Amino acid sequence: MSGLLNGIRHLPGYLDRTRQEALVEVIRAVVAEAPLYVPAMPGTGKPMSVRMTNCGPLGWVTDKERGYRYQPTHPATGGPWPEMPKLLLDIWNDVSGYEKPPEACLVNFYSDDARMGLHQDKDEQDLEAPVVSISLGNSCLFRVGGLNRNDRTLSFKLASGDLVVLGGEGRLCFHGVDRIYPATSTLLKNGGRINLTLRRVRP
DNA sequence: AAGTACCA
DNA sequence: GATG
Repeated sequence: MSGLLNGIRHLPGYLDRTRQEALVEVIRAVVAEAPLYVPAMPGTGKPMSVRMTNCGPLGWVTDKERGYRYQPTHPATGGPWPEMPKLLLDIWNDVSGYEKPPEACLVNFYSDDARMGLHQDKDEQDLEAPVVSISLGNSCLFRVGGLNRNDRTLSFKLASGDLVVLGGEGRLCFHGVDRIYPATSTLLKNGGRINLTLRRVRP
């Protein structure tokens, strides 16, 4: 991956079909307990096009009033997030190179017309730990830049089963999802894409 | 601007 | 339509 900051790794085909299917079942259970909701931008309250939920002791949330943050409870149900599934801990242990376990798994569901603007993951106190991103379902066009919003960016496709690890110099790089390619995977019966991001929040 | 529109 |  020439042109990318050191520490950004793309692992195409990391998960075989069987493990992808197992992960989808795990996420179904998470969503049953912690329903997907529509996050809102800080200040404006403008809704994002993705729907979100979390599992693990902490979850990333955003709303009009309080903005981006991690909290231990679901904003709609008020209950704790579902437990971090063992399958996700195994993946973290395999690729993160980090001692402590992840505290948050943000679950982003993209319908075929959803997108995610360029942003940095910088709401974590622990910036030594990498961010591990897992793609399931339809392919997407992923865009990665540098440490400044106006740095040149590079785009490439992510397919179901791919992993991206943002670590080292790349930990705070800008990134986003420009489009979903409809009908490029049979994993999710109703289309769309699921992205899972594992993060260590506290040092 | 973790959003959207528009344009070359 | 893809790309930036």
